[in-house]
Amino acid sequence: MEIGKLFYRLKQCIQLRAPLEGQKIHAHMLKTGIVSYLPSFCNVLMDLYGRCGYLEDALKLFEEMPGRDLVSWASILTSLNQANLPHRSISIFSSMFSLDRLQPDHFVFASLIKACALISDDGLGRQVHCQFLKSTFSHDDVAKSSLVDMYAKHGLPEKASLVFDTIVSKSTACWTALISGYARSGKKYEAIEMFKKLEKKNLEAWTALISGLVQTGNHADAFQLFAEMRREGVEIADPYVLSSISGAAASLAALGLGEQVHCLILVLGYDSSLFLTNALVDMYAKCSDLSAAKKIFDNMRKKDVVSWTSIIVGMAQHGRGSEALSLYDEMISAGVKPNEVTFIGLVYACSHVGLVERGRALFELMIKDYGMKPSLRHYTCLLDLYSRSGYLFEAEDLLKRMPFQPDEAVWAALLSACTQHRNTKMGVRIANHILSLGPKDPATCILLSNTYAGAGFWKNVSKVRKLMIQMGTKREPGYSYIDLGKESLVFYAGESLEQMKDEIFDLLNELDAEMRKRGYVPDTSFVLLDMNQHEKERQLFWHSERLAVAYGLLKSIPGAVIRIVKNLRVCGDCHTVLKFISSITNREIVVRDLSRFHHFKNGNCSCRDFW
DNA sequence: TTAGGGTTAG
Repeated sequence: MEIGKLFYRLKQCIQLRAPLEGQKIHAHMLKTGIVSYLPSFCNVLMDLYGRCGYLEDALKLFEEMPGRDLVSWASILTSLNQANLPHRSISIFSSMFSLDRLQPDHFVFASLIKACALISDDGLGRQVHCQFLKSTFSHDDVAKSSLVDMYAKHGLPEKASLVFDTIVSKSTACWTALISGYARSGKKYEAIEMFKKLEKKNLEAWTALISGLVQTGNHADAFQLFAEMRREGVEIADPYVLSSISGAAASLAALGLGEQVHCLILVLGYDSSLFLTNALVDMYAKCSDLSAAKKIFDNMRKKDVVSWTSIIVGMAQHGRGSEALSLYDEMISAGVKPNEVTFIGLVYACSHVGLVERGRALFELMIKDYGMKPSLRHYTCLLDLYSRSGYLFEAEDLLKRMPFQPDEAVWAALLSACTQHRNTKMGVRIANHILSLGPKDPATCILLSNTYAGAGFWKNVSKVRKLMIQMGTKREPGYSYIDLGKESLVFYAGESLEQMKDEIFDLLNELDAEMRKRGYVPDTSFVLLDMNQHEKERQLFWHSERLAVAYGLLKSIPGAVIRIVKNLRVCGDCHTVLKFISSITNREIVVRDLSRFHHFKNGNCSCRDFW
């Protein structure tokens, strides 16, 4: 075959992402000896292998090919970056001069800077930036736009902005990198202002802003912008923005919104995208519709470690530990290798079913068989497992010997376990330690106060109370959000809807009377304020989750699950009350609080009264 | 022949 034709066919392979066809041409090249005199052929072939994820083929070709030039170097660096191996990019680059006596050009610089962007340490990036400025390519706008992206990814939007200002011809790509940098650093207003200035707003730019907002917890803003993007008629030509917006629905636990996103995904025909279906599994799990999550998961033709981990974590978070563990067995049978996140879900799952030995074994397996280094999260999960199951001394021992500095939350979890398992002596010892650290969280203070009160250490009770008064004003107001599909509402403690105030009050009163008949005694130790018993009970009566439940009972379809999201942790008394209400009304109530999901059904909770 | 921006699980 003549050279021109071969070249054309190779280019076609790149367009069609057909690496196997490329391999055939490669074989032909070797046989006819074209390789020995045409490095440009090798470069195109290497590009094809790199783009199709055939990294080993690309590397082999790179090592064997004669007459490597700057194009070869730029291509191999790009392939390594695409495979998310930036350290290898840097290491290969370091031999460029010694092997081929070449100095980087603007193409090589752009790839090298990209590799630096993928590495979290920015020292190397700064060095490359200096090299670039000293080179004869220091005016190249594309390489500069890589620098903007690098500083943005390293969380240094101001530095990115300085480079951005020197770019003569500002492409949408460099605008997008900058907007994304500001959005991801939590500089919402700056990001939005920049976005407004951008003339050609393409899908990538919208995606950068929206996903940046989602990543920094500005979910409502993200939805608003997404709606605006739809109104502007921007074509959703790829699924990136949809996975971000699905994540926003998940974080808000807004099932209604999540279902709308799902519909859109179906309409646009993206339901076979692995990334998106993974996002949907997570979204339904976080919106506490586990059966929908499982259905999507079961129907997935291809499942990767993220798909399996999403469903395992979902099951675990909802207290369905045994199912999570069975799914793990299925995952191993399917030949999918677990990663660090999978193990977090697994140990978490064990703590929900009280499988101490299994959890401990999985923790060991992760280290010994998979060679992973446990993170603070892993240790926290293992601690939780010990604590919940009453292995308090093991928990304390682990806390002391783990290679991380335990924070207030970790100590507080152990103290909570002491209370749960009625080990007053150890509880007081832990409480003293927390007190000596100077607690910052009001919830920890309540725990301390209750521990000291339980042990009769009144001096310390008043000490903690004083601390609480000092931090009293800083406390975030509690609210509960209820999503009834057609409408959603937010309730703050003590405030109910004006037009429904009487109805809600009457229903709560009615339920209160029935609960007391069944043995309910209000636990007023959760009330921080200094007032008499009756007043304290009234305080509890108006907690936001109760108002939301009452509203749900009045307005939802009979028998439907009531779903509530709370911004703080559910208080102990409300937890008891919700159990009673689930039994009296024969309704399933799902509450997602700051730390976990609670499924209240027939008078029980999936968290087994430990949270 | 080669380079730059936006997605999922804790």
